Amino acid sequence: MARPSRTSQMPNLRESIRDVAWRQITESGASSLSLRRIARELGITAPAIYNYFSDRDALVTALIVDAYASFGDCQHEARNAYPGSGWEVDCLRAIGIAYRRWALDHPHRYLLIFGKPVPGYEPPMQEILPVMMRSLGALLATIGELHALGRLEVEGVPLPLLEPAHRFFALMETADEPMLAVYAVAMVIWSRVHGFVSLEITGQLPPFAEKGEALYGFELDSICRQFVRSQDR
Amino acid sequence: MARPSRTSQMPNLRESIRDVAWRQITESGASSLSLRRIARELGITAPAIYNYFSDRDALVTALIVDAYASFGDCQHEARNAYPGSGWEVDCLRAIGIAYRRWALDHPHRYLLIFGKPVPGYEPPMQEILPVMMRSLGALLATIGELHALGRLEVEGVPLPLLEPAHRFFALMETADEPMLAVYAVAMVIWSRVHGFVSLEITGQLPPFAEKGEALYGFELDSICRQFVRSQDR
DNA sequence: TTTAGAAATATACGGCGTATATTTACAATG
DNA sequence: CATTGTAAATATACGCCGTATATTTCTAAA
Repeated sequence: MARPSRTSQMPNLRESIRDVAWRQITESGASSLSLRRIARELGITAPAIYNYFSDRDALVTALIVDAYASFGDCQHEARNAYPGSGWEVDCLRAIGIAYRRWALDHPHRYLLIFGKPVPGYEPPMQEILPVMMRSLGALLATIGELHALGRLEVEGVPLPLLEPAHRFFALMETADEPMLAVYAVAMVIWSRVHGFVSLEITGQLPPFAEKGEALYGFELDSICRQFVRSQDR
Repeated sequence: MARPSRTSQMPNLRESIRDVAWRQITESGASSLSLRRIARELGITAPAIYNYFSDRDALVTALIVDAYASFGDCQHEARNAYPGSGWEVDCLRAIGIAYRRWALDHPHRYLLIFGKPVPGYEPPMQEILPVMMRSLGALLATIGELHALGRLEVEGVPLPLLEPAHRFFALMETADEPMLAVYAVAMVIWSRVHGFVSLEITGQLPPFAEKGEALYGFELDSICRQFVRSQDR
């Protein structure tokens, strides 16, 4: 009992809105996203968008989920390039390199995910957590394998708290202590990688312009040296 | 009616505008800054602000300079607490701890400086570079001292490019190679510290809520172990 | 053929930054 | 003291924005 009215002229308006939004974001940044501009470009009126997204924040959330999906794909592709055992360190490096590559290729998407996206917007965690955890999954799995092989150096790494009140509790309540150590190491690695990449794509690492890759490689080496024990122990 | 004798009621309107802007930022975030809200709170009309700031971006720039000044003070205070020689490692740690403390105490200022401040705003580098370099100065000086003492481990650290076309060239053209190594190590340390702190203040390190300090301490230890040679070599 | 309801429009409100023209208060000058 | 130039405020207006409300248009099901 509905009306696919525009179906003839504009089949998937919801997807068209998302597409145009992405184009505007990649052209002029996430903060300049405007429902009216999207509508203008699609030849419709602004309130029409409210038939597909309850408000601007809902659209932003959908875009963030998209971005996480693309980012997660890139992470898991890197991981899947090193199947089997014995290549965990190479896999770790590949994930790190893919992380930076994706960020450099999609700086606006990266900032949309990890920065302060749009003025008044606060991301709804229960919608974003799944895609967020999926994209962390590649890193977690690889570190987990290293741990299972006894090659993960975890001495001195503080473990996270697990209180029932915590948002992440549901995800982690079945985790044993080794899993917590894996998680902690992942967080440290993530924070290092994120620090470098976010400075680089916001242009705050200027003297290293063309040498960013070398300095990033140095950081990946540092990570491997610190957290991975050599194969022949 | 036009100009009531405001000079009597409100002597330093320019400073009052900045104060109110800071209050609004610390209360509701940098992105919700609004000239009209500021004017309303001061009992003046919005265009009156244009007598003191040429446009909204000029106000934001002034706020960023303020924030850098406060941040730089915090960094140099930490450094000055360890005068003389022999305490360089403690000094390095103190600077790192002060960095996180300041960010946690002033998250909005931190994001104003290092994040994507306001929608369409692009910071004018020639205004910001001085205060930015000053706040990096504490870290640079301490690492420089370690280097002068032969205690800085720089093996494998890639050096930055120094091309005349570069914005930073004027600052660095007198630098010799050791100075470049010092600069490179400072960038690595900065990116690690920034990565952790920015994730923490944007709430993306959830399971470590109360354990953030411990994990951060672990990172500072990692930095010292990697880049500082023990005193008795 | 009728009709319920989805999807679009028209219109409007209050917010924003800011450009323009106008008015006022004050200080320096004659 | 009177005049006047100017800086600082106001009034007004324009074009953006997100979005709420009411209304129209179309179509699929009854």
